[in-house]
Amino acid sequence: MAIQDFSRSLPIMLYKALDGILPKFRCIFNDYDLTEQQWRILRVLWEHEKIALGKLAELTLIPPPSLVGIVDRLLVANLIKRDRSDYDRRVVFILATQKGKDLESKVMPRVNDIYNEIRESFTHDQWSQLVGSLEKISLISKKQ
Amino acid sequence: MAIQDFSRSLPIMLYKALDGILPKFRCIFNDYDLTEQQWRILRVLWEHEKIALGKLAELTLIPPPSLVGIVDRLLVANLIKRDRSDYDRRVVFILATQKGKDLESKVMPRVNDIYNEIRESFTHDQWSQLVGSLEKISLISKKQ
DNA sequence: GTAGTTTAATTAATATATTAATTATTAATA
DNA sequence: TATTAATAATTAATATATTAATTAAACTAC
Repeated sequence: MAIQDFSRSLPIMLYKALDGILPKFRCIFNDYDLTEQQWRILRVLWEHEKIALGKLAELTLIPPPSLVGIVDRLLVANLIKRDRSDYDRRVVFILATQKGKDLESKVMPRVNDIYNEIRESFTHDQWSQLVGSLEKISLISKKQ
Repeated sequence: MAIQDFSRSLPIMLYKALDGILPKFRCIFNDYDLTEQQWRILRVLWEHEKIALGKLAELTLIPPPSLVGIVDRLLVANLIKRDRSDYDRRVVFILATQKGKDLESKVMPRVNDIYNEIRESFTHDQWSQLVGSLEKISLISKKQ
């Protein structure tokens, strides 16, 4: 098959799509002194009272070595707590503090507005096509 | 609209899609001691004899402050050269060295194999739908 | 032609990603 | 039960991202 234009390669198109939407979210996070990764961690903690660091890495897509440092900084900001498991001393649970929980009602509505704005620019059919394709792509390195 | 599952949010799905395909490319780059970003720079230089750093940043999606350091390392590896413009002394052109050019015939075929493998798992219609949607998303922060 | 403005690249400071190695703990097995 | 293997988190080293500030050169208006 012919060599395609680099700007049409899937990785570049995916990166460009992220570049297209992340700025909109970042200016929200900025108002609460959160980085994008810090936001992702809180977002997951709002759905899980208590979660092991490994599982948190999986759900946020943040690699464990990075997560350790980010958790450290969230700890300093008093937004989360660490709690080592009693059943398995290797496991560290992460929890949101009250201050961390309080952010949800401030940040989520604004973020959902952006989500909806983006989604509404697609038809239902286009959207499920897109979701299906992205899911398929995300499984590529897993199979085989 | 109802609050969706975080794992179904567009940014996360895009990140996950990248996580699905990048490992396949990285193990190729690894064989030539290239990082993904270094690869992107060379990939563009194989199409442009001589390119200003700002334009290179645009085409590789690498932010200029990062690009400076990556270019430094490619310089040390003797894969590229810097050449300040005579017409506008602010502009720095980047060029591939012979060693940098020689990598093309080794890396590109293997990368194209992966591109094709991915693309062939979609129908022509699914693919153009996907490309269209990603392009639309990438323009979101530009408009208005 | 000079003051003010814009532009291209760079530096600085901090945050995160990547890969490999390490530590502490648990599980498995002989 | 002593040894080995596996697992969860962490550290270490290097590379890159992000944002703001800086430098040097070019442009603009007066």
